[in-house]
Amino acid sequence: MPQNFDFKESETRIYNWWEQKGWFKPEAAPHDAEPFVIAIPPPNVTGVLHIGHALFCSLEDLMIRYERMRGKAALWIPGTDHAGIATQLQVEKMLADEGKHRLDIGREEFLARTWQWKEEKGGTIIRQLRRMGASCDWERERFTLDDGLSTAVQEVFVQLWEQGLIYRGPRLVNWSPGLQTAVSDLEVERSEEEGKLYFFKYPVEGGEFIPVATTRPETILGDTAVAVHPDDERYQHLIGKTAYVPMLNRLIPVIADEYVDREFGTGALKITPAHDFNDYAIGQKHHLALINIMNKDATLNANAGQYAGLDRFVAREKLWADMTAAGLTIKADKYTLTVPRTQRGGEIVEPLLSTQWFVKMDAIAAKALKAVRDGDIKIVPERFEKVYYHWLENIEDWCVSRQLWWGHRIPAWYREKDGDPDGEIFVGREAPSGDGWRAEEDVLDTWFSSGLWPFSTLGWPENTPDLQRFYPTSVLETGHDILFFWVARMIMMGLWFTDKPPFHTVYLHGLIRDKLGRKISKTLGNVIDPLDLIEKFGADPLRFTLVTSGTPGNDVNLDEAKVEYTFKFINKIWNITKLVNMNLDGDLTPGLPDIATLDLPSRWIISRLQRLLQNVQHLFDIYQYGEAGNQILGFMWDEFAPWYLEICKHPLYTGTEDEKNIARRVMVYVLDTCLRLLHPYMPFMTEEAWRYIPHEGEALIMAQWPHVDEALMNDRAEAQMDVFMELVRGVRNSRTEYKVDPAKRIKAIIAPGSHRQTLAQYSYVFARLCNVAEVELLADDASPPQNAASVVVSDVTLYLPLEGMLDIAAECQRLTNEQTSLQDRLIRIEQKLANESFVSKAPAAVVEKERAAQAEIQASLTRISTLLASLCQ
RNA sequence: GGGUGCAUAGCUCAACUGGCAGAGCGCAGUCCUUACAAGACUGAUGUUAUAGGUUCAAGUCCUAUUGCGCCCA
Repeated sequence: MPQNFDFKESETRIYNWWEQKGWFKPEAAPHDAEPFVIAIPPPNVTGVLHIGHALFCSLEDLMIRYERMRGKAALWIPGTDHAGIATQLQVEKMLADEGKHRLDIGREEFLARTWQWKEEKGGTIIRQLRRMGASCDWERERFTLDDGLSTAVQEVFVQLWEQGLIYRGPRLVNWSPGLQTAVSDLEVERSEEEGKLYFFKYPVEGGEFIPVATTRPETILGDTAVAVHPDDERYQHLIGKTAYVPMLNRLIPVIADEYVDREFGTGALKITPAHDFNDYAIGQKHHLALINIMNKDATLNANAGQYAGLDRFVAREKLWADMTAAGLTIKADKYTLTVPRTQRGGEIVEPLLSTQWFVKMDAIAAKALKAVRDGDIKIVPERFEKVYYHWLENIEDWCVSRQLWWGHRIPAWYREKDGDPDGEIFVGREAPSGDGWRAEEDVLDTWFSSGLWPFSTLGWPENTPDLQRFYPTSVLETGHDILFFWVARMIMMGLWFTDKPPFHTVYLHGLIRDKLGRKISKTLGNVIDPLDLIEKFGADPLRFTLVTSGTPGNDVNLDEAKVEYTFKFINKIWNITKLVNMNLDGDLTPGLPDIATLDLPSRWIISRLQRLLQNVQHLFDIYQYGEAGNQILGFMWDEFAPWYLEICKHPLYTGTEDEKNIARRVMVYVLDTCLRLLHPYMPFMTEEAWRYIPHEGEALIMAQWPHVDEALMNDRAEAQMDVFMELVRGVRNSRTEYKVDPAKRIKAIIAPGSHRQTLAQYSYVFARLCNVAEVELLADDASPPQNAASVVVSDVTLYLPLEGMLDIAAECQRLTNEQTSLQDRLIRIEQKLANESFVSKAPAAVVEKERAAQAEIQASLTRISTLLASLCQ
């Protein structure tokens, strides 16, 4: 067996083997196996693996491998997303480097270039997912612009249209002047920024002025009213009068509306229905005119009078200067305002009137709300259900059209009618017959196709065998940041078009941050590249660290030191495997030996393993994979390796053939079980290690997930081993304290109390674990050695005759300290037990535990006072 | 403004259905003991943010306060 696990050599080899064997396919399970299906959150097709992908990949592969080992037909559907805006931006940037603009080359050429770019870059992230060990069924890989998925998108759009749930019309939308497209509410991010609040005077008929404040002076040019609160005494006399728009002298009314906040600014509000969402609502209510002053590139149009042609921010400055010259300004204060910016690109979004396609959401959202309320879909962690409800209860219609080229073209056609070029609209699966039809240029929001992902990837709208067998999927695992963008929309679309929830559970993870809890960002320079970590430590440590560093829904602060630590853990397991492997001899009967034949350490480790299995199973049931992983690590590193395996060396090196066999079979059983438990976390190393121990079956990836056997739990064995372990620790402690050379083999004399038999039988433990050469058990009536250091555990006293080295004063101090601390504990326990409500109300097991502890402490205290009496008086 | 999460060792985090607060890193010391120095052993470090409450029992449940974060308006 190699000295170390060579992840560089092994990972590719093992991965290719798994894949060639067809084990990533659900068909590897029996035909009647229950399916377990995850649809991957499709990464951007031209993207590269970042640490967030590594997290979802680790978690989803863990779930898939776990369910596969439980005998399910596990299917992880991989794929990528065309990511309309992001990809188009990349290609536009590429063109810009050539000094071109997409309009120069035209739609067809641009799309050809984009497909070419996709073909070149598209494989990257998929290859990187393989490096993570992702056991996806690659033969079922999908891309949102594939023919089948495009058919699904078209079908959904047409059906929604036929159901009257899609409409087209001029609405105020979030417009991105740089991208030249509408974006949905969700794609707008708001940030608090330093700006100004401009105070100015609105002239009112009769020579009066009304003071107004705004953060966007250029919108004055589109004002169609000034509003005040109806009860505001300052302005009541102006209600109903006419005001003059500064510089344009357009006439607008002064109106009253309770929406106005009297405390904010001057208490008078300018209303620009065509450029502000709140003003739009007020405008609708008061039947105000809509005056659009802006072009699609954010320059002002003819409605802006002398400001036409200026950029919005240039116009702002110029208008303010002109107003100042005209004596219409009051002041400009520093002010923190909320600025809407696009999620992609970050430029300031303008509310702009434009004709777009919308989906009516009410009815669709209602079904999605009901599914979660009724428990048909469970969200982990549960608190996100509230967030989900709140969003769906207040949902707005969804603007689905984008003025992009890269995406699914809206299946609509227009024909001129009565002088209106869009007078006649046709929506259908095929182009309409007849002359004069013009196809819609717009494409659909990328999330429109992502929303169909769980069923479009399985062949919908065709009723394919895959759709029948694998839909609905099982768990949807993704980041909580796309709960609305993606998860809610999949639930809505899934329920609406298949009448089934697309999955029964939503598992949400958090964001990855750096070890100081800061957001990962290029400007901060704290980017963590998963590929660097894989190069350095391998995929397994990264996976294990990502899964065990966080809890569902919460952000993960990733510390490279923990990846390194996990790397060492893997080395530890490798060495454990080496030890087991080199102590094997010939064929080994698989499974556990007859329990009655087992020695105490074996009964103990098997019992401990059952408790681990019980905990891990419970934690898996509640999606607490992190804690489960940590417990497996703790068991192997703190119990199995330093105690059981060390103790085992005795029978292995000196025992009879029977004793050797028992040790071998138990070692193999425990290690085999641990490797199974760890496989979903660290598939490569566990698979490779498993080859070196006796096993049934071809590969660990297809091995069965272990089950707890409660009959193997053994409280008595655990209590007996505890005495040994405490004594060993005590001896080690004394050795360190008295600076006994670690190589020096010493003698121990034990007054064994009630543990005579086990101490006699397993006294070799002391030789192995604390270098005690000889153990002498005292007869009950024998007098104890004088001038010895001592260790008291329960009713056992262990003496270390350290002639010449013993510091009696120190030893007495130590004993006194221990006595004090035990007495303190005893008092607390006695108080508890004296409390009648504790004894009557606490569970019997808890009371029993306290009684047992009381007896132990009392026994120890008796021994300690004897020692103090003989040594220290 | 509404909602929601977090606060535990110097740092980063655990603690499942309430039952003696634990890891890693870092720190101090000893040891190359035939699986492992990528290791072993030993040690130091806590008013679990604050104030109340429920309970036999609270890091855990409830209320309020403070600080930080996120989502929505």
